[in-house]
Amino acid sequence: MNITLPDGSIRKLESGSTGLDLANSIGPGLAKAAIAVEVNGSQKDLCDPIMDDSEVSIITIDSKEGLEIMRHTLTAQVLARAVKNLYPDTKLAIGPTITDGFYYDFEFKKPISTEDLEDIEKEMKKVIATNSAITKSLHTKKEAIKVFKKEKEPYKESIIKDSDQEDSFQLYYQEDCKFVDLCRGPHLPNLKHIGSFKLTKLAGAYWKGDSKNKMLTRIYGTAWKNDKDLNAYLHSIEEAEKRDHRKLGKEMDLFHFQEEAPGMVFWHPNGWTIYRNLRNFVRRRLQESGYIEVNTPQVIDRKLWEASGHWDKYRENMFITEIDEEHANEKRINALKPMNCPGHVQIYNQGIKSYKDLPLKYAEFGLCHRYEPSGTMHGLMRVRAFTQDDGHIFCTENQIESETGLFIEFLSSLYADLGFKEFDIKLSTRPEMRVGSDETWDKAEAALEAAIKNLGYPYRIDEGDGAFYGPKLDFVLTDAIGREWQCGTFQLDFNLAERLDAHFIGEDGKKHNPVMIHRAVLGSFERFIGILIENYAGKLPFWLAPQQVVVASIISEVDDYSIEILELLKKQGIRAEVDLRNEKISYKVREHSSKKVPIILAIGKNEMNDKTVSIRRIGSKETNVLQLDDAINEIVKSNNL
RNA sequence: GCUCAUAUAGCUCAGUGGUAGAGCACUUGCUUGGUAAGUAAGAGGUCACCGGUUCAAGUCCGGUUAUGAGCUCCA
Repeated sequence: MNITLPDGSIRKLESGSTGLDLANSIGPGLAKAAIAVEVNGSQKDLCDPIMDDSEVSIITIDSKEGLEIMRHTLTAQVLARAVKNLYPDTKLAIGPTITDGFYYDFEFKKPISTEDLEDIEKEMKKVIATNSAITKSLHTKKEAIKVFKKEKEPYKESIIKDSDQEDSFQLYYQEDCKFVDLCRGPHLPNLKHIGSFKLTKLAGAYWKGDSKNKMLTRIYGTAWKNDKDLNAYLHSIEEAEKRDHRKLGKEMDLFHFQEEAPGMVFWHPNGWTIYRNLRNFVRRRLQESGYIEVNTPQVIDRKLWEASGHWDKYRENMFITEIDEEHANEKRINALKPMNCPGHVQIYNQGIKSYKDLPLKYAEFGLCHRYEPSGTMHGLMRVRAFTQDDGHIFCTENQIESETGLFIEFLSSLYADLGFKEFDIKLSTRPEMRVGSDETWDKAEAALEAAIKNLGYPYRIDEGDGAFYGPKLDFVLTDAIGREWQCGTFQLDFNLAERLDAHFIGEDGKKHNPVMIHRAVLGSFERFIGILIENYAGKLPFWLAPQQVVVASIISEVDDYSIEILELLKKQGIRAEVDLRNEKISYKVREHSSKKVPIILAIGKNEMNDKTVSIRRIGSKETNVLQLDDAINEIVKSNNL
């Protein structure tokens, strides 16, 4: 048979030759380095026979694929075997690879703790030191079930039972022990190909990702080709953790949380300055693109939530208030708004709307409260009280596509101005439980997809992840350590207008329900500010920085001149402070730099005599001496977005 | 909500059953200096909260609350 290699060259081998034979035929060095092969696009073990003419490439640990195979063997063969050695009555569940590493889910008889990871790591090193060869055998469903019944591995059994294939279950063994694991493969041919690794954390995880199932213990690890790559990775994680908005929020004195109001932000003056600047920016842009700002009540009677459907579907996430009977004429139950939409419909419903009024776009910086489960809160990223840059577009079905396009363009221009050139778009389509006809869903999904495609953005589809009332687009940004957060959203709603009796008079003179589109660009100010802080590592763009300039005196003789500069800056609307403390200039520079103040003006005798300033920008060790007027002009200029 | 962990000075953290500690920050004194920490002294704590074990608990045990990592959830 003819084997075509990636460089286009062709080798003739006997049918039934293996990847290892092929590597050997090319050279002994490659045979030693080979860990698997890719045959016609799918990965195979080195020992798998190749029967027909094929395109084959040999995988080594130097490639992305090779690294992943190594991680896979490390978790499924080494970690699992080590855990079984130390805790023989542990049950094995699953152990896949993930970005930069792997995990394995176990059911332990007795819970283990983080300290035990060290022992497990040591045991793993022992396992690796055996340099065992890895072999495999193929089995039918029946045989495979029998094996794992005997091994008392109920999770493996269940995986086999649920599989839709019948006769090619692969069992992997190591030559020197009776450890066996079920695996789709491929695996390393031998444990000596394992590189450098570290177990990183311990966490709970539900079997099959379903919270109704038992919680298993998940061990996470990271693995690399060698120590150098491993250390580089660990270092990059450390660096990323320095950007954590919770840490920077403390250092920069932006906000805090406390027990009496979990998940709700106490904004300090510095943090609130960022918030206000961001809000002014968004407000201006909303106005420019045809939105009308409104404001709706915080606390609303349950009757409206019953009408909107929230009381039924969402009550456990709502803060419910009761009025002390002594102080109320009647006992009414209210809820803090978890969303602004019902309020906006109330405004829409005042007066009769014509098709000529559509699309009608309301915007609100609406403060919403949601009772999020305790384990889900995360700094500013997931909170119980947050302000959305919310908006609702009331339009006709025919206007959906053009409104989608307008929105994506609006969002990407805002994101770009805020420093995010890259973001992910997720299209979520119809779920099983839904309202509206299939025809409407077809049209709606197609309109969303067409709008993204027209603008040429990449996107991914999340099948069945839409809301019951309509499909949606989500716009996702990534935090310092790679966690994804949904920020912008664009959700079609065929339900609410009808429920809350919103309509317009069409060209035909008859009443119609408008389509409602729930949309937000930042999502929540809280989350977005968290992302901003992490994206810039605290060094926010000049216009957003809470303190923009510090005038730092070098000797007390120049105090008056320093104050004069401060006043000039303030007059220009610059957020400036003066630092006249009895400290050395190095000390002042260090302190204000660590607080991420963008510009430090150092003022000494020379500056005073020459009417100049010495300007130092954050992130640069350079200083420039400028004429005072020029410096002020330059600073004012950089304050414009 | 679930699993595991954590909670000590404003911050970062040490303290394995016997009188509560360090560095930084803070206050005061000396020092007026040229771009990331000048110097000395002082002040600062109901060791998250509730209960238990013990002659004795920051320390051991149980519970609560909050926080962290991950899982589930986020209409």
